[in-house]
Amino acid sequence: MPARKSTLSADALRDALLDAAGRLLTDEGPHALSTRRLTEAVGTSTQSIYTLFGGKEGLIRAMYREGFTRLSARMLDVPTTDDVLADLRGLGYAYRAAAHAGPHFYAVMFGHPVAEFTPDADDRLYALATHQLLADAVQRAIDAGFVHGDGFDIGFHLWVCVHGFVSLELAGALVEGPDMVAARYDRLLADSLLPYLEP
Amino acid sequence: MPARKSTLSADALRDALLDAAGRLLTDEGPHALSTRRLTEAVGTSTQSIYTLFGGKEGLIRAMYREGFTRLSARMLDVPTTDDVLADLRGLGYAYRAAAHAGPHFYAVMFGHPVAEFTPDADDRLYALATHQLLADAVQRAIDAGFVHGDGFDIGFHLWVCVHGFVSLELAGALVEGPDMVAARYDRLLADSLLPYLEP
DNA sequence: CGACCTTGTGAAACACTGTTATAGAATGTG
DNA sequence: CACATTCTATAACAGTGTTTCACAAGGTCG
Repeated sequence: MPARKSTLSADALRDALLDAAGRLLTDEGPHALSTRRLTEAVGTSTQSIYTLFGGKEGLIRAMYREGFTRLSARMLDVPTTDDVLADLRGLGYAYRAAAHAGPHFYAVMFGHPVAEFTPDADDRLYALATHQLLADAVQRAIDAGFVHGDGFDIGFHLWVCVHGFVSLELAGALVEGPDMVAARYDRLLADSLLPYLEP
Repeated sequence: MPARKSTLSADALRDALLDAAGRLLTDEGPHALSTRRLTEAVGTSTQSIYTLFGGKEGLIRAMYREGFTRLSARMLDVPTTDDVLADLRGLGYAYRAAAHAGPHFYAVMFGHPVAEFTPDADDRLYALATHQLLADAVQRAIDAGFVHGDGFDIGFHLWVCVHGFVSLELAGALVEGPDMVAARYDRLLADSLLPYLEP
């Protein structure tokens, strides 16, 4: 129906923008995600962001979901073994690794670095699917008899611990050296499970 | 030595700017803290921010420290009693209450809502003084024989838990109702101490 | 096939942002 | 009183997100 002036199709342009946005976000952070810089990077005009994403809000929303998609992918990469407790720790390491791989994505997911975008109910639901991966792993640990309690509740507690640590780390609040910080994370993963272990 | 054109002294103008900035930050959030809005609110020009704070970075830095000052004040308000474990929980409640009272301050302290400002080493040291209040309370619990372990390590673990919870809550990641969320916080404060209680 | 009409496009303008250069005004000092 | 210092306000600059608007491209229909 409509008109296509450029050589790129609408979908291709959308993908190119998303790709460039992800790169800008990873390399330079949220402040670099300006409509002009982004559109100049792919050779179009600022208007594209409004026709394709409905504005900057929609663009950041796409980054938000991309961040959770990447986190989920890393968590799904953690193998499911017979050692259910090691599997839980593995998810913890995957979480921190994802945050380290894309701290600016993490900021979009859990911070509020771009004033234009605030997650809505749908966005939070999308994010909750990631949490479900953790809750499932906890449930497996419960079923195996190593952990007792409610799967969601315990998963929530683990999530709070893991997120608290990573969040403080990325904020620069942890002043110790990298090895010491990593050791603290090991201990956190162990200690946060202690209240729920079977005796 | 210098020249004072207005009726306000430099210190009074500085205080007025800080006061208005705190109000703008509390009421509308970091995006409302623009040089023009702020200076118009106190009836001066944008230049004042550069002569008095060295730029927007210095202004946000002042907000960062004000945030930790307020948090410290709330934690110092928690009475020290014979029930050392209740004292610890009291600090946890004070932490969450401070975040609720000024969520935008909390964002400046632990997030990165204003691109111009990133805490430097001095700022983090300033923030660490607040953490010391928690470490001290943990040490009292250890001395009283209710908790075993290193005061700093345990205080760190508690801080991670408390911050993780409040951070997720303010980000809107906790979808349950207020009462349920409050109950979860109660349980978090109890569970996060369990690994360190004397048998 | 040609006319139309819907729709994405790009340039320019608008209102805002932080910052800086400049000229002037006010006050402490010689 | 004259000078020199220092803050102040105005205006301009470069950047931001967004909106307006004329235009071009292609599908649809007479």
